[in-house]
Order: sequence, then structure tokens, then C-alpha cells
Amino acid sequence: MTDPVKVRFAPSPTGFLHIGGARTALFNYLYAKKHRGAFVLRVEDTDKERSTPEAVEAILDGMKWLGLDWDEGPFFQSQRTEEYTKRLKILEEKGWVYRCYCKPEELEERRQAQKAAGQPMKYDGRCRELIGKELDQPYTLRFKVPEGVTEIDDLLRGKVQFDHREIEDLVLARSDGSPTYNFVVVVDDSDMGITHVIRGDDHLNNTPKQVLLYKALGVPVPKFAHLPLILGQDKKRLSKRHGATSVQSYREMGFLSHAVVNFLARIGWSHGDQEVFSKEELIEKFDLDHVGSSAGVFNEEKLLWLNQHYIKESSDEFLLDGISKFLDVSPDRRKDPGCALLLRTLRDRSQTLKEMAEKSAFFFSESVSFDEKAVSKFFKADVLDPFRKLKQVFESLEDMSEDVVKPRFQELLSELDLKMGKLAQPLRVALVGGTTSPGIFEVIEMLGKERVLKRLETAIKMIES
RNA sequence: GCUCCCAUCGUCUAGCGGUUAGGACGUAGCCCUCUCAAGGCUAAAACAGGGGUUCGAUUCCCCUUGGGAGCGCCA
Repeated sequence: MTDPVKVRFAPSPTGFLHIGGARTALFNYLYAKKHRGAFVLRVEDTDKERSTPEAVEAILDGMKWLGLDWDEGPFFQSQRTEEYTKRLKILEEKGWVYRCYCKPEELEERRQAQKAAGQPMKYDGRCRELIGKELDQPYTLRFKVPEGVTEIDDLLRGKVQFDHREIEDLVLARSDGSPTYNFVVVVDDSDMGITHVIRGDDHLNNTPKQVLLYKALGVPVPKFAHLPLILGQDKKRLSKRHGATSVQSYREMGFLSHAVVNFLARIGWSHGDQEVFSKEELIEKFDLDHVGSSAGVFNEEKLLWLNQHYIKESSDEFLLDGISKFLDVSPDRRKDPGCALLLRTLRDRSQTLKEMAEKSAFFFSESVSFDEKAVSKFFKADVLDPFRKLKQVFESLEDMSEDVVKPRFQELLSELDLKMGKLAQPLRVALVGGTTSPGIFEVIEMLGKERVLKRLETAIKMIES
């Protein structure tokens, strides 16, 4: 009988939910679901300066949108100060901490000097000498890192050793008494019973410090799995410089949440040749064994492809809702029988909901917005006669379905000795305003007789004047 | 600078000693075609380099090179 799995995602609320953070959250979520364990959400807001309630909201929103439901929390570190104080006292009693009176500027100065001298940049531990003597000055509480080596057995990296000489006496409590990250993480993960710490590779170097703290506290050390990072096109760590990096920005660009989830899952993880996974499949097939160890570049082209894939599978209802966020869709129009056809034809032509909205503007708005170039190229005098004849044809028809219109259209073509493109393109401009659209007969059918005639008339008038 | 991590097509990756090194995105060409897509078919495209180990290395070990991350009274 193995212990139940308990994992956590612990973002700091200093901005939107980042793509990289979302991936970390996803892997934790999948691991929890896969092992029927619990997924804890914890907000690391010990930095009072940079944490904001807006950011907390944004992160929770992003998580919900992606469907990464948590089982416990959100817990806030800002509300757990007594716990930290308590643990700090324990460490003090055990003799693991000492007061450091060095000023931030001095420390920074020394670090620069060390860097220049080619030395590792680390605190030299000089205040250890002061143990016993209490000065009347502000101080931080530092952890007394013992000599030796700490080996961590990472689930993804294997055994990694860290010589304690590389680890400085880290600050556990600031001069204002507030606890710092490495300390609170250990207290929280321990208190919350976290069994597996799955987080970004960037924390690998923090791990030995934390392991030392677990041991000093005399509490069990969880298992660790450090995920490869997500990089930008330039292979640098994904950051604002790379443009859209927040989950909400993808939402705003018209991506489906599951496309983002599927895409994120496939950076660093694989299951044979499979590319498309439903959420259930992800949970069923996810495992740490197939998580790679090299960082992956965020490839938006592939995300777009996946997004279109899911758009193609989406229901009319869902798509209409999605489009409505980018376009004014009247309830009336929404009930238009042409909607289904519009959506059917646009699914193959849209990579995002936003793109789909733009492409369906001709259908949802009353007037056509014309592309100038298209108008000047196709609205010429020589189409006047064909347009008028076409109008007569349309007027004579009741049913505007492709089956009915197409033969009549072709009849007219041969009567006028015109090629398909010669009439279809000008007509396309008349009906949708530009040179690209779904098939011309599909456009005619979805618009219906009334609107087709109206738009054709408008075009004729434009050419005449 | 120091420490740690990483290394298969441009990108995401499969591979877990013996393969014609597979798939996907993207790219190119062809087909389809009223435009644009979608779709179908085809093509180009990779084991960073050097040493070992082994009958045999993409696969295991070492070095080099390259890339990444971390070195805060941020998290």
C-alpha cells in the first residue's frame, strides 16, 4: 500500500497565469488525477510588495478556464504566519539559525567582488562568529548550513549531488521578521502533506536548501520531479519579451482551452506518436516516465494547428458562443438557418475563434464592408450585364440551396460564355465584400434570397455610379 | 565567474545496444478547385564533435562544444 499522492501548484501572484506555470499546474493536476490523489493550490504571496489581489484572481481564472480544478485551497501563505513563526522557533531552539547583521548593500557589494574574483557568489557566513553576542541592530535570521553533501533523487533527473560548500547560509526571516520563500515552502509542503513536488527545473538548485530544512525540522522529505522549462523561439526562457505568455492572452486570441491544455501537455511529455488527447486520455496516459528532460520551445504554429483541430470538433452552439466574444451577434441572426452552414464552412478556414469571427462578419452584420482593392478589381462595367441577369435568375428562385442554384448559375455561365471564376469572384465581392470566402454557392445558400438580392443590387448600383 | 541541468529533422518528439532512425507541426511539389481553406498523395529535413565499453552504438561512460537555469532580506 503506497501513500496517497498529494501534489500542489504554488504560484506567486505577481502577474497573470504564465504559460510555463500553467504547464506545471497541468502536470501536477494530471499526476494527481492519474493516481487518484489530491491537487492543492497554494498562493505564495509572502512578497507583500509584488503580490496583488488582481493577480490572484487572474491566476484562479486561468486555472478554471483550463479546467485545472484543485481539490484543496487556495491556501494563502500570508495567512499562515503563525505556522512559520512556530517552525522558526523550533529551528532556533535546535540551534539551526543565527542572526546576521549585514546590510543588504554590503552583501551586494561582496557578491559583486566575488563574481569579479571568479568566486562563487555566496554569503561568507561571517555573522556566525557573532553567535551569542546580540547587537542592537536590525538582523535577518540565517540558516546554518552544515558541512557535507546533499543528494537528491529526482524522479526525472536521477541522483543529483550538491556540495554544501556551494550553498550559502540562506536567510529564513527578513529583518522585518517575515519568512522567506525557501523556508515557507518547506513548512507548507510539510504541513500540507505534499508527497510529490513537481515544479520547474529552475527550482532544482533550491532543492538541496529545502532538503536541508526538512531535515533540520525533522520532517519527511517529499519526492521531487523537476520539469524541463518552456523556452521561446530564441531558446531563452519564456518571458514577456516573447509576446503572449499569459494564459489569458491565448484565450483572448481565440484559442480553446483544451487546445492549450493538449499543446502544453505535449511539451516535455509524449505518449508514442499520439498528438491529440482528450482530457480523459491525458489523465489515463500521463506518467512521469515519459516526461523528457530537455527544455522545449513553445511552437505557436503547432498550437494553431491543434486549435483548429478542436474547432473542427466543436458544436455550433460552442462556436457561436465563442464568436460572440469577438463580434456582435444578434439573437435573431443566431437563430438564422444559415448559421449551421456558415459554421460548417468556416471550421475548415479558421485557426482561432477570433479568425472565425472575422470571417463570419459578412454573415452577422447587415451591411457588407467592402475591401477597396477587391472592389476596384472586380466591380467593372463588364460585370454589369451578368450581374443583372444573375439577379433575374435569383429572383426566379425560391430555394437558394446549392443544388438548385448551381445548375442555373452554370446555365447562365454558358449562355454568357463566361468561365466560373469570371462571375464567381465579382459575385463573391458583392456578397461578402472581399475575395476570399467559403464556396460561392454555400455563401448564397447561407445568406438566403433576400440578402443575396439586396447585396447584388447594391453592387450593381456601385458599378453604375 | 561559480554550481547544477540538458543535447535525435527548423520546432514538438518516438527510440530505452542490432530500425530503411518513426510520427506530428511547419516547409516544398502535385491532386482537388469559383477564391481562401480543408483534405489526399509525395518530397526535402536529425542522431553536435571526439574518445572509450561492446561482436555491434542514436541508445551506456568520459571529455569537448553548444544551449538552459540558478547563484537576493523575489518566488
